[in-house]
Amino acid sequence: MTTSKTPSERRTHLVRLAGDLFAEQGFRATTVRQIADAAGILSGSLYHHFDSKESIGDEILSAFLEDVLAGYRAAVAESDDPRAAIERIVRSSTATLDRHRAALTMLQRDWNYFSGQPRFAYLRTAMKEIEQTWIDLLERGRETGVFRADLDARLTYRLLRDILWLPTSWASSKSWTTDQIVDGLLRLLFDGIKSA
Amino acid sequence: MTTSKTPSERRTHLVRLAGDLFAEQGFRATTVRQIADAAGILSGSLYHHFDSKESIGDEILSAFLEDVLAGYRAAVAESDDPRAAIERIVRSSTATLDRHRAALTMLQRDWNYFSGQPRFAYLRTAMKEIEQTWIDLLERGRETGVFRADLDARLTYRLLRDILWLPTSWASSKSWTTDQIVDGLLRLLFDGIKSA
DNA sequence: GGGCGCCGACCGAACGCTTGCTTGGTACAC
DNA sequence: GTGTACCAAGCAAGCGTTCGGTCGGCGCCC
Repeated sequence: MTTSKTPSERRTHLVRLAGDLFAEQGFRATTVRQIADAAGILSGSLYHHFDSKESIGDEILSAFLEDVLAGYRAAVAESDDPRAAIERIVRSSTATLDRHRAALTMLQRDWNYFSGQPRFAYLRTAMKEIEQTWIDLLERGRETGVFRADLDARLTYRLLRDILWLPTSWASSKSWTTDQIVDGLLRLLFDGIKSA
Repeated sequence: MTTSKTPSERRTHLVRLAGDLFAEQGFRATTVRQIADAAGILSGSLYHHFDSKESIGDEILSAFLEDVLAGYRAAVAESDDPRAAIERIVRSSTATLDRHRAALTMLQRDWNYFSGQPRFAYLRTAMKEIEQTWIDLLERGRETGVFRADLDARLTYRLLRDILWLPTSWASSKSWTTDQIVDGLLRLLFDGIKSA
């Protein structure tokens, strides 16, 4: 019953509590007092562990992007053809997004807020790498005849990336398992993309 | 150069100015002072035209939902088969969403805020009608063999509705015309849905 | 092994600022 | 001289953040 009393692991616990709130309400819509309430302390006491609310967001966002970029790089490196790479990306992304629900909600709802600040410049950098990966794969697949010749890589990328990020925000609605969603997604995806 | 001085049409102008800001930033993230600045007046003067910030949001949201529901009803009533109805819905929706960018951003970013208030109960009602329309069409299409037999109507609806609402939030990025987007969308859609 | 000093974790109370909204007044129109 | 459209000023509430102080527990010294 007694909770762990690890020294600076309590900080991690606070980040997770904050993340739960961010995932439900977004970053700006969540107040430090709500976070403190969830932890059972006063809002001012949060600043013993973090120097600002933004630092909490920073920790969540950067961890997420490292994770997702690692997945993308592995998918590209360890796949032979574009179609296999895309399937790998979709499957790894779905798992990653599930572990970082808070980060995704923050990117969707508070992108304007974060992307403007120099501190979060790495957001734009990471998004550019993601975009470039998709476009490379789609164009490579088009050139080798795996995908339709009239495919607009940039338009398709925007659709796919956002589509991939949609189901995560459906909360834990329990209606479908992650596997169900990703299978339905892949089905909707490839049967519309491949040439034959 | 002199602007129109119509009596209570100035109110409509204010709603549009507010809508532009809501479309960019969302409802909660937009302040009444920003709206007033855009109109060239002081924030307090807004309350000569509206009794609250929420009233402005109400006007925008209810107008949008009336418009979109009318489109759905017409599409269903004037189409013979489910596939034609869906195509009509997609095309009419795209046009409607383009006219109501602000409402869509508000629903996406501030859904939690609005859906909790009794005043905006009509939001849930309208969403339910939209959902039922989609599910009826998808299941009817599945029964008549137009769509795959293993189609999960509810899951497909959630995907499609959100996908349909995505491109509107891509701001006026000018990269693609509305027609380009809707064609790409329909292509991605039917080639993944139809049985053959 | 009993007292000492320190330190992390937290409280209580406030700070400065922004939020949506109110109030009292004024200038101009018809 | 009544009404519309606005200004100037300000309110209470809420925001993120700061700061002095408290308290229990650990190491250390004699």
